[in-house]
Amino acid sequence: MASDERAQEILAVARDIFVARGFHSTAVTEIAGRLGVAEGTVFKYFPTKRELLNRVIEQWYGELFGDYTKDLSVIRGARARFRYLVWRHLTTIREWPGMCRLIFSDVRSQPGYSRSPVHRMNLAYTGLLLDVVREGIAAGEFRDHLPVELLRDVIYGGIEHHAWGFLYGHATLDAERYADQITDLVCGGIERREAGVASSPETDLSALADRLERVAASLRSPDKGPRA
Amino acid sequence: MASDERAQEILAVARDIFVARGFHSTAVTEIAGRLGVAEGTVFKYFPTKRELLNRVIEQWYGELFGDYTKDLSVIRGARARFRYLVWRHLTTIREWPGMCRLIFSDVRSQPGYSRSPVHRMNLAYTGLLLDVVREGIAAGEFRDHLPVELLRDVIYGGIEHHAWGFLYGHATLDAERYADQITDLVCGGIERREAGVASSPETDLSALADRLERVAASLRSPDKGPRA
Amino acid sequence: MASDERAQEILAVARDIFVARGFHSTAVTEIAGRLGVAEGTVFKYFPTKRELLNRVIEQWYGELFGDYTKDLSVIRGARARFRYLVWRHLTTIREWPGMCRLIFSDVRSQPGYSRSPVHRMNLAYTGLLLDVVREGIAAGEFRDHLPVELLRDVIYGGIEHHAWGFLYGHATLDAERYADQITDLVCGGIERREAGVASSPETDLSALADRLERVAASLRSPDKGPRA
Amino acid sequence: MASDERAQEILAVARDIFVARGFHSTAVTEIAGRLGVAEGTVFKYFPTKRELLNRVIEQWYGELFGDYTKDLSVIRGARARFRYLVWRHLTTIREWPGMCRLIFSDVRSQPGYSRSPVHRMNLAYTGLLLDVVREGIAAGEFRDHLPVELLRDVIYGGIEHHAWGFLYGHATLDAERYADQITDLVCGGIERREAGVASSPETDLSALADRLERVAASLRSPDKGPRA
DNA sequence: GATGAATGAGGTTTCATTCAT
DNA sequence: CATGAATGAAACCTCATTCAT
Repeated sequence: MASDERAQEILAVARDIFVARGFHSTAVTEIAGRLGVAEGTVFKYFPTKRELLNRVIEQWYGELFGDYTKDLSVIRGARARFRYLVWRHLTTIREWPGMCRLIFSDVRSQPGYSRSPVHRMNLAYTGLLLDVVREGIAAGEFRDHLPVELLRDVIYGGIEHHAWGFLYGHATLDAERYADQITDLVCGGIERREAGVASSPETDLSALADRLERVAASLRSPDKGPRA
Repeated sequence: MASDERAQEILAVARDIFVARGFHSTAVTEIAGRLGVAEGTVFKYFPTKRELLNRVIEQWYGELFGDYTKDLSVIRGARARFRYLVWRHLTTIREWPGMCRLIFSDVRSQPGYSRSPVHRMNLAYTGLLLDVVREGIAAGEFRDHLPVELLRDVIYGGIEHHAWGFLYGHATLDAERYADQITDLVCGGIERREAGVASSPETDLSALADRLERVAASLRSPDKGPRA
Repeated sequence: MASDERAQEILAVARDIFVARGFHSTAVTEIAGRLGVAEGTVFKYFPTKRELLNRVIEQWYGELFGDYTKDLSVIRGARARFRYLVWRHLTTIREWPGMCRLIFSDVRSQPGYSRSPVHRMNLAYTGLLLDVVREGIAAGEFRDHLPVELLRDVIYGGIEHHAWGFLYGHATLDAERYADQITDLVCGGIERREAGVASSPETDLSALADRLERVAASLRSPDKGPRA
Repeated sequence: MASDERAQEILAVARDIFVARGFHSTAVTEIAGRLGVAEGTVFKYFPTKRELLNRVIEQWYGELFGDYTKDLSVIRGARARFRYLVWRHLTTIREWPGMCRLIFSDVRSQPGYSRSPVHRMNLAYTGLLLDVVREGIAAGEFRDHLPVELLRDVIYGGIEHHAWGFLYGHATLDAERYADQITDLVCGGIERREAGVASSPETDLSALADRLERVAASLRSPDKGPRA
C-alpha cells in the first residue's frame, strides 16, 4: 500500500478513537488493531503517539479553513463577518466536541506547544477574526486603536469558557443565541451609551428616522415588540 | 497527631508539589515521603489522589475570597470594581501560575467537574463579577439587559486565553495594562461611537425617540405605566 | 515479608538467571515469575534492571573478599602470596564463568562504570595484588620503583585475555599451570639473565655465590643433588 | 553500480556509524539512510547486521597489518621490536577508540567468536608479537622455554586493561610512557636481580658479601632455606 | 491511627529482518 | 539489482491503590 494512503488511514482511525476516548485512554494497540496492522507500523509512520495526535489536529484544522474562507468571501460588513466567525466557532464546537476536548485538554498544555505547528494553525484560525476586525476598523465600522490581539483572546476565550459546560458537562450549546449575544456585547460594550450617540446632525436624523419607522411598524402589528 | 492537623499538613505539602510538578508528574509517594509518612496514610485522609487535588484547589479558592471581598468593600463605582476584579484575576494568575495550570489542565476537565465543589467555588469566585455587573446595571452605569453570565465567560475566558502564553510558554503577563485594555474594550465595545456625550439640543432628538418608543410601548401594554 | 529478605531473595534469583542467560537475555518478568512475585515488586527494590545487575555483582564481590583475606593471612613470602592471587583469580573464573562474563561484557562497558561502586570494589579486589607487590618491594623480594598499577593491569588483563577462550569458547582453564607460568614470567622477566653471559672475572663472583648457595642447600638436604 | 563498490560503500559508512555510536545504538536504517539506499539493500550485501560488523572489523584489521609489517621490517633487536609492537598497539587504541570498543564489547563476546575470521585475524595480529618473541629467543636475547602464548595474553590483556579507563572513562593514554614501562616490566621481571647485573665492581662485591652472609647463616640454621 | 509491601495492568517504543514488487 | 512497507515480539518501567499487620 502506498505510504501516503497508509498514513491517511492511520490518521483517520486515530482521529476516530482519540475523539471517542480521549488521548490518554487510547492505546496505540487499539489504533493498529482497528486497521488490522501491527503496532510497529503505526510507529513507522508517526514517531510518537503524541505526534500522531498533533497530526490529527493539524489535519482537522486544515479542513476547517477551507469552509471558513469560502463562507467569509460572501459575507459583507464587518459586524456580519464578525458574527459569522463567532457563530461558526460555536457550531464547530457543537459538531466536534471530541476534537475540541482533545485540543483544550491534551494538545494545548503540552510542553513546547507555543512553538508547534498546531499552535501556528490555531493562530491562523483565530487570525481570521483579527483580519475581520482590522477590516472593520479600516472601514470605519469599528473604533480605532482597538487592542485586536486582546479582542481575539476575549472572543475565543469567552466562547471556550461558555462551551465548557457543554464539552465537559451536560449543558447544551445554543450557537445562534450566543453568537448574537457575544456580538452585541462586544460590539456595543456594556456601558450605558449616554444619550446622543449622535455626533453629526445628519447621522442622528437618519438613525432617528430608522427608529421612528420601527415604532410605527410596531404600532401596526401590536403582537410583536418594536425590535422583532 | 490530631486528625485535622495531619490533613492540613498533607494538603500543604501536596499543594507545593502539585504546583511545582503538575498533577500527573506528582507521585503520592513523594507527598508521603516529604512528610515522613507512609503512603497509606495519605490515602487514609484522602480517598484518591484526584480528591486530594480537588481539596487543595478548594482550600486555595477559600483563601482568595477573603482578600477579594475585603478589597472590593472599599472600591466605589461599577467600572472601578469591574476593573479591580479583572486586574486581580490577572495578578492571581501571575502569582499562582502552578495553581492555575492545575485548575486549567487537570481539574476542570475531569468527569463530573460540573457538579463538584470546586466548580461551585469557581462559580462563587466568578460570581463576584456577576454581582459587580448587576450592581452596575442597577446603578445605571451599565446597560440594561446585559447577558451577565455570558459576560462572565467573556471576561474570565478572555483573561485565561490571554494568559496561556504566560502559563504554558515564555510570555510575560502585564496585569495593569491588560486590566485597563479589557475594561475599556468590554465597557466601551468595539463599535464606533458616533457621537458625543452630547448634551447639545440636536442630540436631544434621540431622547425624543426614546420617549416615543416608551410611549408606543405603553400603548401596546396599557396596564403598565409608560416608564415600565 | 521483611524488606531485606525480599531484596536478598531477588538478588539471589537474579544472580542465578543472569549467570545462566546473560544480562540482555534475562527478562525481569522471569526473575519476578521465579519468585512468584509481581514484576513491579522487583522494581520497587531495584530501580533498574541494570542497577539490579550491579547489586548482584557487588554482593558477589563482597563474598569473594572474605575468602581472599582469610587465605592470604596464612601465606608467607611475596612471591607465594603473588602466586596465590593469580591462582585464585584463575580458579574464580573457572568456578564463576557466568559471573565473569557478566562483568566482562555487561558491567564494565556501561557508561559511568568508572565512577560506580562496582568499579570501586573491583579496584579493592585487584588492590590486594598491589599490596602484595608493595610488601614484596618493601621486603626486598621485588625490585624498587616498579610501576605497580601497570603491573596490576598486566596480571589481571593477562589472566582475562587468557581466560577468554574458556569463557567464550570451548577451551579449558588450567589454573595451577598458568598460575605458575604467569608468576614465573612476571617475576623473572623474559630477558636472558646476563649473569652468566659475563665472562669477565668480576662478574664471576656472582656465579661463585650461586654455586656456594647450591652447596649450602645440598648440605641441608643431603638426599638431593646440589643442582636440585 | 558494481557489486564490490556498493559493498565497499556500505562498509565505509557502517564503520563510521558503528565507531561513532556503537553497535547496539546503530540502526541499519541509519546506515542505509546515509547512503541514500533502501534498508533491504544493506541486507542484500550483508546477511546480518552482526556480519556487517564483523566485516568492518576484518577490513580494519587488514589495514593495520600493512603498516605493522612495513614498520617492523626496519627495526632491529628483539627488545626494540617488542617495544614497537606494544607502543603501536597503544597508539592504535588511542587513535581508534571507537573501533576498539566495538571489538572489546561487541565482537569478542559474540557466540562462535573463537572460530570466526575476526578471531583468526586477531590471532594473526597478536601473532606478530609471538614471532618477535620467538626471534628474540632464537637470537639469545630472550630466555628459552618462555610460554609465548601466555606472554601474548599478558601483553595484550595488560594493555587492554590499562586502556579501559581511556576507552570507557575519561583517562588519557600515554603510549610512550606505558610502552616503556610494559617493556621494562615484562623484559626485566619484577624480582630483584641479585647478580651480575652489576655494573660497578663495588656494588657487586657488597651484594656478594650479602649473599655470603646469608649462605653462612643458612649453614648455621640448617632447617631454613637461605632465603627464608 | 499508621504502616509499607505488594500489586498488576498496561503503555510506549525499538529494529533486525523479510519478501513481494 | 533495488526497494521499503510491514512485521511482531518483548522489554522496561510506573504508580495509584489496597490491606494485613
